Amino acid sequence: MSIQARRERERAERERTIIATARELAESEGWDAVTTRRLAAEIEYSQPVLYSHFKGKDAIMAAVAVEGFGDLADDLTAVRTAATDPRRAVADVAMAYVAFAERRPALYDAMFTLAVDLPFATQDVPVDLARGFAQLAETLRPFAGDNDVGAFTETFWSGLHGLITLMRNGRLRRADHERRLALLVDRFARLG
Amino acid sequence: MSIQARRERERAERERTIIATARELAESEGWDAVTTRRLAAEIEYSQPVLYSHFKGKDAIMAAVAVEGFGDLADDLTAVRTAATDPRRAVADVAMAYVAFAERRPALYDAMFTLAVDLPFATQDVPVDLARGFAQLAETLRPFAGDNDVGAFTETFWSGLHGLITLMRNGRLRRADHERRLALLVDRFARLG
DNA sequence: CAGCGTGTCTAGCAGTGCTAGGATTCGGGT
DNA sequence: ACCCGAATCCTAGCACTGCTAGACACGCTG
Repeated sequence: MSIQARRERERAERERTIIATARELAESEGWDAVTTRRLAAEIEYSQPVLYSHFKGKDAIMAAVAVEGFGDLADDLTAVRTAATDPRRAVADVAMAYVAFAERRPALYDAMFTLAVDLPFATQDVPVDLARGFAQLAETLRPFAGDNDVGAFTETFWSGLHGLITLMRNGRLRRADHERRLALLVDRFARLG
Repeated sequence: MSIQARRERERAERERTIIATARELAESEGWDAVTTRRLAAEIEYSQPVLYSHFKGKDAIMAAVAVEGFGDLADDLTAVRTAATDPRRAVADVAMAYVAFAERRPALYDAMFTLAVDLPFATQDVPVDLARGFAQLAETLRPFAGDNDVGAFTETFWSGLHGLITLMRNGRLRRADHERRLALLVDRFARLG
């Protein structure tokens, strides 16, 4: 029994290594650099080993995205609980969200623009995502008014996501970034 | 002289064929189906011909995106000039924008999520893009208040773009789409 | 100690974007 | 009318991608 347990333990550790290596590679050189050959060489195994852990490259990216959901939720939680004034909380959470996306562009892409299918089909993935979303929702709740808190939060979230993606692709001038962010916060963090 | 003119004319026509074919292929089967081999077969030429017209596949996608900018600007112009009430104009323009993105997902992707570098480096491309943006800006101007109209418009635009991309990738439930859209319009199309 | 499974690697497939080089066709000068 | 030069186009191939079949070797079980 214990020998099989050791094997499963080693296997689980290797899986974590794969995810961590893929993430580091993506964050330092972009997702284009994360090829199955490169990743296999980095973990010092052959390519087919990757496929014994994951269904394919998309599944690896999805696993990395899951890690990202956890990190983002942690960031938002820390910022929200530190803020006192409700309006200031919205601004701080928005800044933290944007900062996360700018600090880890590749990770953010895996979470929200790439890897469409996998992370949302399973059950345990939305857990960390929901945790992050809940932080946003709690921050915005005081300002939702008659609106459904979920829809209100989703709309605000879309604004953040749009600002980030359009700016990253050069569709928005980087100069006015803070002004736009403040403007978005002002539109949602008000009463009535 | 006239013989050379004919050649240039034929060459220009072939270039338009390439762009049109790439667009049709992308809209009907997605950008993954638009390979250089497939595209070359479709226009009944060999692959290298494509590279005598465009620097690479990205340049072809950029050319398709340029067409899209024109179409989108036309749509927005038509809707805006038809509306009378300013607030209703914002709602109509927002709906037209979202409808465009939903009707031509591949085209919208080429315009705003893929093909990063090329379309914004040149000079003539932002013309059609600016035309569409100007329609948005004029629609929102009555509600900008003290804010810079450009930044105000960009922020609203980001909201639309975020709603579209997050929903397309399954991050937002499709059910609440109209509610979120109305909520976004309500946040921006108000005085004070 | 023999034999069976499990796990891993080598080698290869089909496909991608892109390009070098040769063949073919066509226009212009004598 | 001829032939040469040049422009145009295609065949063939490179380096790379994600992914997989089959051979190989190791280690546990009887």
